[in-house]
Amino acid sequence: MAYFYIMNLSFTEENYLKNIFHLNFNVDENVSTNAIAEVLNTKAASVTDMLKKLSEKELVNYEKYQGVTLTEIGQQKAISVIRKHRLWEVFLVEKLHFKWDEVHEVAEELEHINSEKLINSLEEFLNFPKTDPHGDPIPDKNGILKSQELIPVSKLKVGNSGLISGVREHSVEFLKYLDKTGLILGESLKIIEIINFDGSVMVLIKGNQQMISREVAKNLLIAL
Amino acid sequence: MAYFYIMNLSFTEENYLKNIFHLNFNVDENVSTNAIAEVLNTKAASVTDMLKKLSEKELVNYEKYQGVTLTEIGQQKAISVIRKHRLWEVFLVEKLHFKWDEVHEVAEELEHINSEKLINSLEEFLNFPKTDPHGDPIPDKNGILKSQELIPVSKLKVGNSGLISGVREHSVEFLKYLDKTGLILGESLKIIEIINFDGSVMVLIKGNQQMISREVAKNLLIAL
DNA sequence: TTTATTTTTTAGATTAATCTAAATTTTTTA
DNA sequence: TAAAAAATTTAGATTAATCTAAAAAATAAA
Repeated sequence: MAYFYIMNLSFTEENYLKNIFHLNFNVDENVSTNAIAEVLNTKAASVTDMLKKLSEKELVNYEKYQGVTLTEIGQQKAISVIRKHRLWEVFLVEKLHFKWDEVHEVAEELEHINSEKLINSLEEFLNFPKTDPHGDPIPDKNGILKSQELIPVSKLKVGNSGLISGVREHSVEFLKYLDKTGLILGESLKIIEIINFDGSVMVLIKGNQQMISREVAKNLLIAL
Repeated sequence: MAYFYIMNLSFTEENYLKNIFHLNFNVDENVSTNAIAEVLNTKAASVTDMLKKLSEKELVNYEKYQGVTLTEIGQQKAISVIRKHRLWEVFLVEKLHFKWDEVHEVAEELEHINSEKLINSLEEFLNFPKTDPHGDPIPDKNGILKSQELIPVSKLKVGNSGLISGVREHSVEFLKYLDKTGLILGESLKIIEIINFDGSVMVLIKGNQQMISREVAKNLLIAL
């Protein structure tokens, strides 16, 4: 295996790499077979088969029963898929007026279209966006992913304020809830009060006070 | 098989349908196994297998040794793929500044992304274009493909004139040649002289006279 | 530190799409 | 219209991705 960079991966292989990347993000444990099976909605036995194959291609470091990590090349491939996913999301929202909770599925397909020229032109067309519609950073052409430090509302103190800049949870329900209650990316938010009893938080948004649950507070990210 | 419209087709199945449609266009013969094998760059045996499968799904009318035609539903599916292909080509040329000879490959991938909302929004974003960058008509949301009558230069008489509106041959070489010699979609063209010896044609474009071979004349389409 | 539980892997099948080689049918041509 | 040529189909394999059920290893609990 010496033809790393030319190597074209299947849709499925790309999905494995991308999900291993996400599962490994900010965690230094190996990613387990079961964890992968769960996010990919498949069976552990299938995952084992694929891990062997990816290992054969030197895209993951795999040892029986020990889970995996991505190799340098595996990581590059994963980041390239994420770059495409996030750029397409920006396109869908900004140009085609999708809502931020509607983009994921389609972007899951678009992220596997392979054309350097396409993705670089798209990036230019979109004016080199730094983040996708959920506030997640877009890796650049060279695979460099610079993420701003974001803090969940649940870790802030009374009086802190900042801009709503991302989410930790990407489910449609959560995004719709945020939309409905005006907790929109880019808005500024201030902590008014923290209720000890259940950890819910009173915040100030656009001049209105609003209560959010601890669960929401944990999943809403702020740039100070 | 009663769940026609919901039925999701594989990438491969869609490609078969699309190519059968093209092979059958303006021809009333059944499409032969070999013809399909040739355009799809595969073997006749593989085509036979797939035709059986498509026939099973009632997407083609197939009888052993007699070739195929598309059923109503098969045709709808094919047209939907063509619609997507052509809309993406417009996007690539108009928004991402691809040249008309660079779009085909990428559009071959994009055409299989399945989302009604995506394609209809794209169409609106592009302002409901009538044709793709090669002058081929774009089917509407309901699969209606209204094609203007286009005539190859080789069928015109001296003195006729019209607008360059399409091509019969889509190869990169041919498109590059047209580009280089100024035979661009939308330009008006007039027949000055037809050389009996080899069928080449002297045409007037943008005030300049230019000679084109019979081969080129056969593949360049004019709207009168 | 055994035993029980959970996780992971192996073994053996299945499905979609493909292939080669051989057999069959159709078409052409002499 | 019979023989030759071309086109098409069948038979039997292969590859990628998946699955179930059983076996093996790792981890947790008694």
